[in-house]
Amino acid sequence: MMGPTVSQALRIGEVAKQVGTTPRTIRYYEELGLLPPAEHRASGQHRVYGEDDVERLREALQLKELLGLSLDELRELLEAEEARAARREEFWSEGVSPARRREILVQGLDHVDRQLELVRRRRDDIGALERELEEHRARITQRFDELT
Amino acid sequence: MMGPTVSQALRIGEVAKQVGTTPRTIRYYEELGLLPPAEHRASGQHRVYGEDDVERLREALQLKELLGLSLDELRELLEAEEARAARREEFWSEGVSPARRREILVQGLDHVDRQLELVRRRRDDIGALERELEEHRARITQRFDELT
DNA sequence: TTGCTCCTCACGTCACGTGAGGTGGC
DNA sequence: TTGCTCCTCACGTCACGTGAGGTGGC
Repeated sequence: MMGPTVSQALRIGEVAKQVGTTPRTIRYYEELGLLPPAEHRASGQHRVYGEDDVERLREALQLKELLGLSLDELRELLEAEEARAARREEFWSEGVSPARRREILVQGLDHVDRQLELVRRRRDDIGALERELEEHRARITQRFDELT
Repeated sequence: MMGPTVSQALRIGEVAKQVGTTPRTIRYYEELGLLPPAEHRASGQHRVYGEDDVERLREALQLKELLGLSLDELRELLEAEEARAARREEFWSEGVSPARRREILVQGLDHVDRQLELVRRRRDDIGALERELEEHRARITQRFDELT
């Protein structure tokens, strides 16, 4: 008998493959306190993860990769994500005043806006580089036409 | 008396500041053979650079930063740049047949197209991340409206 | 002459990679 | 039982950072 679809139990190698990294990196992040230690586990036992862990790790690694963050910067970002998760939970729990709900949403907006600013700055830098290369390409094709 | 504006002589600290890095990094790249050793210099003497060195280094560091290249990958890219510079020189020298000129241009196109592909892949990755964040933002503002 | 930047070792650090030797679950 | 992946040290590596002690040019 299977219960309702519960978060699939995954081992570290499978998690690493799914998010595009190595077991060593995941253990290292846990050691630094970047990731919560995989629960229910005595030393020497296998680490067990769920689909939600995979999603969180995937997002974190993508931000690190694309924004070129250090692990210290990544830590800040992950802590902000933690706070966000806590706010989400409070938002959906019962007996929360509309005023508090609004406050939570505003904080969520602040958070996503900060991330958007970082991402857009990168996008602009990449865009500038792309335009440079395109101009360079245009000069070459123009010279080609002049030659004909 | 000053001659015609000749490439300004710069020391390593000034170069580092202009390209946004440190003297240590420049020395390290030279040690690895990534950069040609600053010329006319006995051991213990100050390194001297020109504006063209600054430009080449700036481009290289930008590519490394924005594409997340390792120094080995950066080396390949710099070698391709070297080859490009050699082709440019041949292109503009006298007594080169139009057929050879065409060939040179085609190789230049290949080179810039390869770089463009790398840059566009990054741009797409960043773009996907940006859209994700924008959708997230939209969900928050929508919830805000529902609350009112 | 006094600062300032430069020089060359050389050890430290960050973010993992890579075995070495051993244990655990389909 | 046999593979496979997992575990924990622990040393290695890549890309520099950071003094230590000394020399060189406005």
